[in-house]
Amino acid sequence: MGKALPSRAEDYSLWYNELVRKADLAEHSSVRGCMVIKPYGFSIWEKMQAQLDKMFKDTGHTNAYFPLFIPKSYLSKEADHVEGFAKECAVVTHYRLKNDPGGGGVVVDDDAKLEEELIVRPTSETVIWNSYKNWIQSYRDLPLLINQWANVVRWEMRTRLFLRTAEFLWQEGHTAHATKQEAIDETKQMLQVYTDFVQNYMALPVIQGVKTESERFAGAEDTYCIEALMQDGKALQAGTSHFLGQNFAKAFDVKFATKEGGLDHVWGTSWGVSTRLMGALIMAHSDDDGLVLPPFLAPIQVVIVPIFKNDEQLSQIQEKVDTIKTQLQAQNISVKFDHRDTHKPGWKFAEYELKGVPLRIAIGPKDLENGTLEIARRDTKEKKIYSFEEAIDQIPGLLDEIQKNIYQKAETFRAENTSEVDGYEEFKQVLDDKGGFIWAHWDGSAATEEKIKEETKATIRCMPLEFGEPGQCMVTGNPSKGRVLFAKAY
RNA sequence: CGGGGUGUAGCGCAGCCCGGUUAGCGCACCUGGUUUGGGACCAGGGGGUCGCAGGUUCGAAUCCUGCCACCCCGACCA
Repeated sequence: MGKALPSRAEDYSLWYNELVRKADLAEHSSVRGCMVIKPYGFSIWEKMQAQLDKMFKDTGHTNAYFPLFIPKSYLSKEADHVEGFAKECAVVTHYRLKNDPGGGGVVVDDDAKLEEELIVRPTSETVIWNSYKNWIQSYRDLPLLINQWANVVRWEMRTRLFLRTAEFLWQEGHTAHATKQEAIDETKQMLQVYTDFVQNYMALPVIQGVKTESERFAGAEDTYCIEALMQDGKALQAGTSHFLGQNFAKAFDVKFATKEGGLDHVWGTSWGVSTRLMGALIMAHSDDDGLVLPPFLAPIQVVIVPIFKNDEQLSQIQEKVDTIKTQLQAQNISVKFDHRDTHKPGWKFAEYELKGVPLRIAIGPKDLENGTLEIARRDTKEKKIYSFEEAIDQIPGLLDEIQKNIYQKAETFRAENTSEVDGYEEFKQVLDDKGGFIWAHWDGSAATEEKIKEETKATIRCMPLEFGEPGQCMVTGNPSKGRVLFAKAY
């Protein structure tokens, strides 16, 4: 039982950390705040990447790559942008090391000081807009629809595997448009792409909305987001899409000749999701036995565990498994046959549950006699006996069902943990008792938002894209345009 | 950067208060055998600068001083 997890109820964050480590997703590196993404974890990320990349391309975007280093001066061109990121930037000051004359190994060569320091990108708006200046002359060059897959560095004070690391992997889309409306449409389109991805592939329901001014991306006019609810009742921002207005175009002097013969600044957007989605995936579905992966993103969708006493039995099983495997693979299902004799079946059962494999087939001598096999579902833990033919037939449907079921489960959980409150005392009460999402009225002022945050630790996760009924702020009693979404957040 | 805590085998820990031969336990690892339908068992084995530096002492994982690293709680954040 060396691998048993702590339970979620006992200690949620210990459960999360142990799960990440024991399921072989990632581990801490020797550099503070940075993680090593292990092969199993990375293969899940690769599946997410592949799907997102396809969706970006289907909506007309192309990939490019911009440098890791940003000249310090670039960062100061957009005032809000510096303000937002300055406190968490890694800075390169030298370009050479030398042997320590005192014998202490290698030291920084003071003679190799850079004229202008380089910032390790915390996000790439500035380098990218600096290029866009040269790429855009006319309305004929627009829209410019570019995405990049990259790593970025934000020197966070406190980190957690996947949820907040000093270095993380992400994609960042950066687009330029001739009109304001087109840029807004793009911003919303990408929000919808993220929503579709998270809901349909990650099996995680989200709420779409707009950030308040205080939560807005540094340099944006509007920040759209999707918010998901985790099993401990805390919210996680799963993706953001920013309408940048003409802020970066003005900062980097990106103008274009309009159709009408004028000269205007372009309108911009940027949007991103990161390896943080891995954290969301893990926290949203997993249980005390380990990961539960949606079939669409599981590196192994079906694992076959043979039960055998000797080589002869194994080779008989092997023969049967080969045909099953071929037939499943023909339907684009990823199958692993774990015939290692170094681990017992029970050990393997537990191991693949820990790793979240959606379906497990067990097949032994009894089955060969009867022409059957056993299929166990990871999401419900149900086990059922099927004939070989039935099994081949049913497995695609079962995978489908699991995908739907875990979405359904997450949605039910969210429904049970979403409240609507009117009074501030009630608000505090609900927050303490059960947490989760809370819809409440707010007067729209930063001061009230700040007061609520200070007193309760809850923040406005987002304002809905379309407000419901107007009302009165739960704190000040002043008029409210409609309920906004509160929660404690990661 | 403020408050608290921890550094002992790959991982998790005991030993420290009250100094005493060879630093111990569980998991993992290696070898052999028996096992194999829900995390097997027996026997044997390998692996340690006790975070670093200095000090006290006949003797330091243990006491003292300094330093370093990491974790938790705050402030900050995708």
